[in-house]
Amino acid sequence: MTEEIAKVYSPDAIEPRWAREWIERQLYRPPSDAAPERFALVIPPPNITGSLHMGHMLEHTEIDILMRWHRMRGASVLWLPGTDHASIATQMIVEQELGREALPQLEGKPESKSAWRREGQRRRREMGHEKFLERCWEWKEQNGGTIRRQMERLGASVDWTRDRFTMDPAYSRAVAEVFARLYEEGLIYRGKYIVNWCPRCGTAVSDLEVIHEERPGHLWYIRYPFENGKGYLVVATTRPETMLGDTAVAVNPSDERYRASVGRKIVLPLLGRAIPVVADDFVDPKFGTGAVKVTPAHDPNDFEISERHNLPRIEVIDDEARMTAEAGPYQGLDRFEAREAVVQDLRERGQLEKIEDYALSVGTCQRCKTVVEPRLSTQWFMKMKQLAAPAIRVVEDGRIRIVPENYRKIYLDWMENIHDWCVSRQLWWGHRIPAWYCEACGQVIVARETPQSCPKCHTKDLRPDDDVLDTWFSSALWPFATLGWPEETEDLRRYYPNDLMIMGFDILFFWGARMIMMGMKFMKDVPFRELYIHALVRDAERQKMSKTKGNVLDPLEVTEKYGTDAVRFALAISAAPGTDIAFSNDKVESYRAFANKIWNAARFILMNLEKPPAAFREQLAEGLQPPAGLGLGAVAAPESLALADRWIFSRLATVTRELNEALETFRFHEAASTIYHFFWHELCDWYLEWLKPEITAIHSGELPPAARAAWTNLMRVFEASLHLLHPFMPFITEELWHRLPRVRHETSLSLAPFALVGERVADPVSEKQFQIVQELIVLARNAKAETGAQKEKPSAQVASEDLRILELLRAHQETIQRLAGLKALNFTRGRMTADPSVRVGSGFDLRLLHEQSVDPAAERARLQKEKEKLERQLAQSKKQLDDQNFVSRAPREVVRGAEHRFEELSAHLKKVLEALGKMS
RNA sequence: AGGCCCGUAGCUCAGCCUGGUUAGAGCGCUACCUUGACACGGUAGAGGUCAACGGUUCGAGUCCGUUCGGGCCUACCA
Repeated sequence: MTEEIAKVYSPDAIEPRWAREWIERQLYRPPSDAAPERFALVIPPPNITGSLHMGHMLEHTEIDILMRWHRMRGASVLWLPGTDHASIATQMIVEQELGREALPQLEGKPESKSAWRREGQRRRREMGHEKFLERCWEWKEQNGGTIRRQMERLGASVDWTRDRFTMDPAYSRAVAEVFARLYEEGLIYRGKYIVNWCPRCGTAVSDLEVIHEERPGHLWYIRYPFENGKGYLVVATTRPETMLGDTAVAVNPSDERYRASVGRKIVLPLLGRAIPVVADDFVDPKFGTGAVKVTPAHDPNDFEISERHNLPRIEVIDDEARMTAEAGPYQGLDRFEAREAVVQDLRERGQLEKIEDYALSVGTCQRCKTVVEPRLSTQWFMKMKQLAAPAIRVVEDGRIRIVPENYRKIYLDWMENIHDWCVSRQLWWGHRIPAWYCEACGQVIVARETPQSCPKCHTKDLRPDDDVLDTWFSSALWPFATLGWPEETEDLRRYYPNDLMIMGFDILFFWGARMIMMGMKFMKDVPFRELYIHALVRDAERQKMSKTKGNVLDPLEVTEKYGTDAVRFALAISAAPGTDIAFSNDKVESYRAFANKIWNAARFILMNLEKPPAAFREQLAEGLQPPAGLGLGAVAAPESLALADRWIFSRLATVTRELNEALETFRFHEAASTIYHFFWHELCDWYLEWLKPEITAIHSGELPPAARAAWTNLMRVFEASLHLLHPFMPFITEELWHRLPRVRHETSLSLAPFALVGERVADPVSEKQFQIVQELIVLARNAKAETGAQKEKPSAQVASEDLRILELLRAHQETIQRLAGLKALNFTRGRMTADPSVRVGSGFDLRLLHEQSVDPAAERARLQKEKEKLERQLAQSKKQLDDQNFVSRAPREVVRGAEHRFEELSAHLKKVLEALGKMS
């Protein structure tokens, strides 16, 4: 059996097996019998076009830790998985595929992608809605499962029986229902307004999908001559090509310089159109010349001016960003070519006054980086102010807690300044807008099911709306639509509101905010009680990971290399709320070492467990089952072992409490470092070492009581540790847990209780005592190392005035000798006479009796250094105690602590000085 | 134009909310150790004017203000 346990942990040998088993057994389907508590969370649905990146990995790690933790604490846990149809991303991929099929000869050419896209768009229109959507579904079936397979491999404890997709038939019905209700209430309207138009994607996009970036540009100052009489106005513009669509020039009504011009007519350069000068408060007299050209069809502000002054709207740029017939001689030019041409022509005609450098904020399409064109277009909009009000209220009054808290302000600020949302997209893949137009009478019909005839004129000639909804429209319904809404299902009753939502900051507005609005609107309740915003995973140099930079780490690759548990742990221990994570393979490597450490601790235990008689192992298995409702404690052992037992159980109790507290507040890094430190530097470094003789000894016949106690307590501590580690490292802990001796064969550690050790075993006195023993051991090792005697096994003397300390140390003499590497140890009551080799501990002195002579120069240097340090500390301490203000005003225990410290430092320094004195 | 975050050991970060022993961790570094769990290991160690200045306080890495440096977000000024 011992041969079965490999010397080095190899995750690839066990992870896929457990991942499969967890799914096959449907372990993470919440039990239908009502547990006293439930904990529900829906996944932020990844795109079907995507594959897992480090951000998902972090998100899923954090969620999975919490889900496993809640589950082990007895809650009925639902983590509902699913994917998002990603309207624009999917359509672009499928179009590109179509183009590639049509033009295979472009393979490898630099311009192939955009050529394929254009060809793909053409072929889409050619094949029509039905055929194209078939292709999309086909693509989804073939490629949309990537994320699911990855999540399965990584062991996410989701309920796959409830897997959802935003275009499931039931889900789509919910989308239509929401659209119809909002339309009926007047919260959705259709109209011709300025929208953000991406000429490359060929669709409108929402404000959030426009990325603003500062770019160097120019301000062109153009002379606009008056129609009658001499003179001209000078207007400044960053986009000269739009002047072709100007229908006015605006000035501020209070601007003295232009008062006489208001109401006059101006001749638009190049085109010769006569346009008025209007007065409008929007104009800032201090900017540029104080006179603004007004292009209502291509600028949102100008559009509003045109509304106030009833100005015509002339479209000069089309949906592919080419100049229209309205642009006269510039027709057919691309907008940027037109800019060159217009500037050139103005210059030639002497109508260009000057050009200034000017940094301007350019809006680009989030998806394709093309400069977005503000364009007049008929679209569907959602009125947001009214919907936002309750969503603001629930965050203000704490019904939804946003963590970390600074995101609360960001959320509220955005919500309070919200604009109407353009929800229609000129795309085909997605939820078709449930609207029809009567060809006979022009009636607009919004309906949940396809209408048969026009309700107004009863003709049957109805044309469906061509467009689909913004993907985020459907995502906003995710917390309730996934649970069956609008049907009043059992799931909906049981799991709405969700308890928690975890997402990245990048989708707080896109998704978080909208979920809250829709939840309040349609469920009359919050979608979740807490919203935790996780960090961004950056590369080792703190750069954002991006495909173009080529610094993207594939979580699956990293996982294959180091194991899922190591990657999870590396992420968790780095995940301090509000701080981005600098991720590197080095980091993962060090937590692979941790996994290996766990593995080898188990290996040591299990190998040695072969030594006691089989009957004892069976007894041990019984002891591993904690009595229901009771926390485990230590069984009685001889005094030489009992201190370590009391100490480790006490630590275990503390660690359990700290873990719970940390996870309650999303402090993953604290939780992870707590358990890391406990397992490695307390359990392995001290407890296991302490027990080693009992564990490794071979006994003939009946096991002596000391060994029985040692084994029992060790197994309890080790098992309890596996429980605590499980949410962070599910695979290795599951594997090892199953290898423990046990009488019952339970399904999975993930369904076992989290905390086996109760608060009751906390024992501060034992912890303090253990620390004294530890201190002696460390001091002795230190003394050996500093005198170059690591290889020796010297004898040592310990002296203390405190009889209890002496007794304590004497009781653990053998262990101390073994762990410190000492040949013998003798004890003296009282103080040790000053001597260069005396070391001072808290409450005791230690001297090594070296076999070989020690270099006096090195000793003196060491003492000198110690002296300086002590003097420094003492001076500081004295200064504090001399301060009457401190002594009279600080709390008594603080003053007492300071006094105690002063005494210790003084005593220590005295000894060092004496020792130095003896040397000279 | 507003707003947010960060600046602590060579590197990556905790600690700051709730002020009080000697400011912690991981990686890296140095010395020693292949000891029958583990070299993905063990033992010991070096390394910090907590960005700067000022304030509050008996006491500031921690609270407040200012400055400098870095990052990010929101916004309809041509």
